[in-house]
Amino acid sequence: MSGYKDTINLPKTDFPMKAGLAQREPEMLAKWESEGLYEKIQERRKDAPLYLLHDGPPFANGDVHMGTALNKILKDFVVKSKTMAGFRAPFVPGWDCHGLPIEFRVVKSSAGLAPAEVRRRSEEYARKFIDIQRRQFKRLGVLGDWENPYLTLDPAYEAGMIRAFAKFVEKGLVYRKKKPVLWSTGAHTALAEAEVEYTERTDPAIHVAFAAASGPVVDASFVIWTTTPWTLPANLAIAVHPQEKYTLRKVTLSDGSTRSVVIANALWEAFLAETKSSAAPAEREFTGAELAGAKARHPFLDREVPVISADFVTMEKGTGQVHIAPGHGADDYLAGQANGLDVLSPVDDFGKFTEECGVPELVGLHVLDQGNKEVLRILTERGALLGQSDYLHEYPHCWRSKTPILFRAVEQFFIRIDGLRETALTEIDATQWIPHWGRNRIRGTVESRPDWCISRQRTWGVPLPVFYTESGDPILDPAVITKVAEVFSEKGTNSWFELDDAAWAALVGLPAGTTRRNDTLDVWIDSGLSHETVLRQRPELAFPADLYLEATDQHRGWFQSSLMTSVALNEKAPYRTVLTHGFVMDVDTRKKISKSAAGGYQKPTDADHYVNKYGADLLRLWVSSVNFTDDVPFSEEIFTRLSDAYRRVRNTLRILLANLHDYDAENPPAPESLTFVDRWILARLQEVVATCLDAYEKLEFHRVHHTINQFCAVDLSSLYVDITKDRLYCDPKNSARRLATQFAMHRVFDTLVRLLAPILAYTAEEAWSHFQSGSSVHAQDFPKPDPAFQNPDAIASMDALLQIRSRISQAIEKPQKAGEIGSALEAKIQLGATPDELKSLAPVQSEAEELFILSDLEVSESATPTCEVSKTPNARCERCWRHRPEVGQSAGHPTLCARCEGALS
RNA sequence: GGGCCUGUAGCUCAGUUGGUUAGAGCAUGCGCUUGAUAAGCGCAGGGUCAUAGGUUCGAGUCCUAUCAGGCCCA
Repeated sequence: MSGYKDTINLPKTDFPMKAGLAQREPEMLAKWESEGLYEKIQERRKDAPLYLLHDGPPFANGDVHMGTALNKILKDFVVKSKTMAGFRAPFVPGWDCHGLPIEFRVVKSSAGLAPAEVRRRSEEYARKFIDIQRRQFKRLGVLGDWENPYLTLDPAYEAGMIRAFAKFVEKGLVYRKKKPVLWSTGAHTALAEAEVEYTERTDPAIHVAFAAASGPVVDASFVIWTTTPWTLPANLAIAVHPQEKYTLRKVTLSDGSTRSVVIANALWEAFLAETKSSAAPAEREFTGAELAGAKARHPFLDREVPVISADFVTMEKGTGQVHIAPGHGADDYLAGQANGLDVLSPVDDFGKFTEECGVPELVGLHVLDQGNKEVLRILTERGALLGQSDYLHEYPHCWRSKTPILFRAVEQFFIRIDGLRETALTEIDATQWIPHWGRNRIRGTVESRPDWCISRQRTWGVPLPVFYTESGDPILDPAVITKVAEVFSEKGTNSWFELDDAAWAALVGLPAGTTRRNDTLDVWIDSGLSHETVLRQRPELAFPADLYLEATDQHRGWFQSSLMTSVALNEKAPYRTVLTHGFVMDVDTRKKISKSAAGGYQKPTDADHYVNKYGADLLRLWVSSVNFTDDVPFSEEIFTRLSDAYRRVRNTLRILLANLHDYDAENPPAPESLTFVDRWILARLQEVVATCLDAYEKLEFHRVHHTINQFCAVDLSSLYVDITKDRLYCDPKNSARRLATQFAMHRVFDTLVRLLAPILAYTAEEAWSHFQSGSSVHAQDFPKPDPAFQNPDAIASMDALLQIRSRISQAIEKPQKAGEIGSALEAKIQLGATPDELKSLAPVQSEAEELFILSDLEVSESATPTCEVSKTPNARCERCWRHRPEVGQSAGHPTLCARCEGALS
């Protein structure tokens, strides 16, 4: 059209509008790796004060899913922002390698393996997923010492655990005791909940009378209901609910006999129906609390058992009186502990009664088979069986041998918590919890937690380093345990399974005849000791850590196991601050996104899926956008929205960069040449810097996100960049106004990219490479608020001016919609400004037209705010498109305004 | 059932010690621009602040209950 287009200074940049993150990010990642960015940064900060985030080890199983991604990205925000804030912030990632899920997978794929082979394959499996997860974490842009992570299967780590265990023993914290576990009689092993499958099974459901021996009930029987008759030899109590009511009535049983029994009021009807009996009116009523303390006679053993109260007794089934066998049930066990009962478990590894059951006829019978039948026979013989029926229910079975599970007490090792609790609580109070209610939450768990059961009858774990004398007593000797640690650090823990008892006895200097068992340590001991085995061992790290950062479920998990072991070893918490985040929730279903198909969750949950679709920076943007202390919302719509937000930020960076293509940062303009909008945007920038630095410091990343988003969308894109287009494009190339604006944009870009770097790790780096090639933005420092540019007056004035601008925009709508004018540049604006508004306009008098992006503005004083719009009579300057009165007056350039004509020379 | 939390426009978030018509960005609709163009600008609509009570002159903001959701226990 015109020849003047070539005379304006249009923006120019190679920074592409389209991100293409899925392609570009891996290229940048490769560059970071080949240049050794992490090592470079650590070297550069080697004398800086330390800020230590200690990585909680994820389980080395499966792909990185959105929840794991959330956690690691948050950690990377911390590490990158602390680094840029001037700290040395090393990040040593870790993996939790032992444990059931892996062993489960290995054993499932081929049964009947020897322990050493299970362990070899488990390690292989763990290492495979460490590699997979490492690649996926790196792809998320997480920077760290990925080539030297800590692994709980590392012999040095394992040896460190054993040494710590020796200290626990030395301090008298370890003891052995019987406790019920899920026992597979088919596989002769304890199982974990995850190895149990529930299938239907029919059992005899029976009502059993226990004759009252002492207490408020006289000449009558308590009645219990159970579907496991075989547990009756182990019965040590009857539990009632303290608040429920019970009545004593005389009943006539189906065989015509009569007797007096106690049943909970709520269950009388059910009892009569199930035993096909009838009852006389109530003789007496008791509360459960009144019954507690009474004694009853065991139906076939020479034993008096107490009536105890327990809150878990329900009125849904049975009689309101629960048969308690502490060796055969979790509730029973706890009730037994609370009431000082023994743990009786007269059943062997194969599920057969032992002599301990006290009934010679039962010994050697399989409990679920002949055992049940024989118990029923004895009960009938003693007249204690009031009713019997077949009961179909879901019953736990061993996933491997398909046999029904027994609850059976076996010897377990425990850590005494009472020795640690008080210090642990003091240390909880000394720790900063974010959000603050985390303190209450962990206090609650520590206050109420029972002793820590640390032994597992599993193969894939660190061996419990305990030997047994010939007579079967455990040898808890720190010196011996320390010798085990030495062997482990040399030969690895497989040696525990590969060498025989005699060889081990010789190795640690114990007499021949000493034996071992194949117990392993609870995996929470593994990860819970990382402060000892990692923080205290690696030279670049230190104890305690500044920060632990995990999901809220870790209040009972890693935060607590770490606290307890550290209190035991150091009498001190291993962290100064603990930050927790919520879980990833599907916005559409309001449900936790779950990896397991069992939850019925259909959408992809692997982070890789979204990384490939949207780019890692979008995931990072997502993490930064939410208040992670609550549950974190997630949906495709959120990602669509974020893509828009991303494009806005990217395009803002792009236009700044493009407008700086001919700017020489070495020769900045004099400060006096800054115009009002320049001073305003730089003042706003200082506010943004202050807010973002504060937010980073407080680990409130979503405040950074929303602040920058707002700044880009409103202050920059819709205001500053729009307003200054005219001067940048049309003013003479080296005019003071143009240079002043470039100076401001240079400052803004430099600052903005640094502030964004911890969040948009890739995009910030890409933008930076177009700004200052040869360096990484991640090796830079954060900007500091510059007092020279703080300017509350400019910000207040701008706020007032934006009100006027809004009035003008509204006024223009009408003639625009009517087709009377097109662009706002075609309008003539007659603004009636109040005296206050005139004051706001005063400092920008000559800039007002530019500020409002108008061609023709007339301001007059008015009592009320007004705004008249008409079509301007001025002709349009062909170069700058503004309508100016002087267009047409020049002989040389009749289609230009004065400014543009001047710009040409 | 218990402990600890959460519930503000379609989405993500603000709402300071309770105080005027509850804000922002994005999305939506309409218009402008075509010199940030698979971009940019303007205007508009949209919330009985989960629900029900209560305290108060006044509550999104304090209290109680209910509902929904989460984590950890049982």
